[in-house]
Amino acid sequence: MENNKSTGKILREKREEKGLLLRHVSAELDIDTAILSKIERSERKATKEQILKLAEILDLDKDNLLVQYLSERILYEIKDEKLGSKALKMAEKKMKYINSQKNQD
Amino acid sequence: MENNKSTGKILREKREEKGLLLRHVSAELDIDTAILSKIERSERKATKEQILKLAEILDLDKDNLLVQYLSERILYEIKDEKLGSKALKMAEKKMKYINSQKNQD
DNA sequence: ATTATATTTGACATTACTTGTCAAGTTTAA
DNA sequence: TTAAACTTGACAAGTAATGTCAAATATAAT
Repeated sequence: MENNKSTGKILREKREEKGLLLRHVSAELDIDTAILSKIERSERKATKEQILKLAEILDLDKDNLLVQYLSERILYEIKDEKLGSKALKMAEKKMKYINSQKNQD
Repeated sequence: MENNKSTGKILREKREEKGLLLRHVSAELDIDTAILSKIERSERKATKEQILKLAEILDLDKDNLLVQYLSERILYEIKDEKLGSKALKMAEKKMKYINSQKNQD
């Protein structure tokens, strides 16, 4: 299932598909290869800016990659919480409420 | 709707209901009144430890308060993102997948 | 096997964010 | 009008995120 592939895996697969080296991509991102290596193996999180730039470099859909990335950050926030799932559901409810307020006259 | 009351509001209402002063509660938390004041007005986030202690001090249900608190942290993570809602949904899917893997034989 | 190149690892530096204190300001209510 | 409660904002301390570097390991070509 596409949903359950990590951001890192997506990045690595696409980079290799394009025949690019860590060196090439990390130079464009202006970081050490070590960090990119870690990002691709999910040992480190990328920044939002890096994700957007990576989408450009690797011809990945920006919105898709960003959603993927943000969802991982959300999960990171609750990874050790037994109530994580409930918290997620409540966050959605609150989000809906906030959005409904926004579109008020 | 109970869902859409902030953690801060819940804390303040319950504290006032009990006739406690910022001074009393912040002393038990071992922080300055200034911080508690800010937490109650959602100007600062509490720590998880503070939330658990506040639940005790104010006789609030720990799990409820924690879910409330965690959901706010999640929303904070995506507050400026136009794709926040999509990210939340994907996080839920991933969460379900993770949980289904856990209960595997 | 040997060498060259790519990637990974871990110790450590730097930076940015969080959490806190403090003192002065404002509000509330006797 | 003064005393207590609360709020505000500047700043300090602590913690976590992000980065570099050099050495170790893996990969692949000769």
